[in-house]
Amino acid sequence: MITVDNKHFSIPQICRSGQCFRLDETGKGVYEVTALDKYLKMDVQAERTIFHCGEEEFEAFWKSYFDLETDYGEYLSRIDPKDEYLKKAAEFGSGIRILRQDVWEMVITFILSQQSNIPRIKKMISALSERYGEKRETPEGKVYYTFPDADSLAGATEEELRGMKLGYRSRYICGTAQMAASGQMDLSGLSRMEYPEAREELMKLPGVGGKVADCICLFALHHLDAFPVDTHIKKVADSRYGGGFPFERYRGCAGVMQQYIFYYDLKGETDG
DNA sequence: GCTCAGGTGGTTC
DNA sequence: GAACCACCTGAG
Repeated sequence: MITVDNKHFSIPQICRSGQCFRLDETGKGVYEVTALDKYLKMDVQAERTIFHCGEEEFEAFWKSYFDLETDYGEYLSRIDPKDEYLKKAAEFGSGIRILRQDVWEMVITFILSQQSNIPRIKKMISALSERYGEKRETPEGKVYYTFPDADSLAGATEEELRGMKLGYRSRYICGTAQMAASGQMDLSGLSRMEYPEAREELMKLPGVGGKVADCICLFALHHLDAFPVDTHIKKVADSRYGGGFPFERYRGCAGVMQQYIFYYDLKGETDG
């Protein structure tokens, strides 16, 4: 077991912030996450979070996955003190971190996310994993499924995916899986590219436009200059920033600010 | 019935 | 370039 301080680290906030769809509260203060073929159970307490894994696995995987080596106080201190809205949003979501997730998972996840909502996205990913992923068991004997790799998804037909209620996104998933499985798209090569080049490359995939490419750049490649503009961000930009959020001011951490705003617009003042 | 949900791709001007 | 519009599905 590993203990992590909750300073600028809130699993419940990360869970609700919509960057990871395989993290769930499965009991009171108990959260479970699967990433690639890995599984982790956590107990969230007031001051700290207990990770149910060994030190080796924590150091080798989860520490980086949750971006625990980064001081988010630095990002918070860069917020314009005159920007009351961003200050409020950042305070509300100050436990959010930008996860370092797998590129392939994020490609599929954010293709599915379009014109959808968090519960439905989770449902689609669970369905895909159960059908095309591998069955595994947790140390406590609970069954979970790994995220399907490109080869497995490339074997699926559009009709199969439509049968799983993916709708028009089925065609995108098939096309993207085939490009990745055939080697026509080299996903591992993306990590060596700068943000603009990676974004452009990702947009060659069917179903990946600018917004989805930015989500992949932010949540997998950890390009903090990526600033995904979706319906929430656009709404806030129009109503609070006269049409455009000053993301140039936040070079190197714009994506962090995007998450604060997104989360505040999604969850603030409603079920917070 | 209608609108909307973390959009994309195609058509048209 | 910018402004439409079709596209699956499920919830309010």
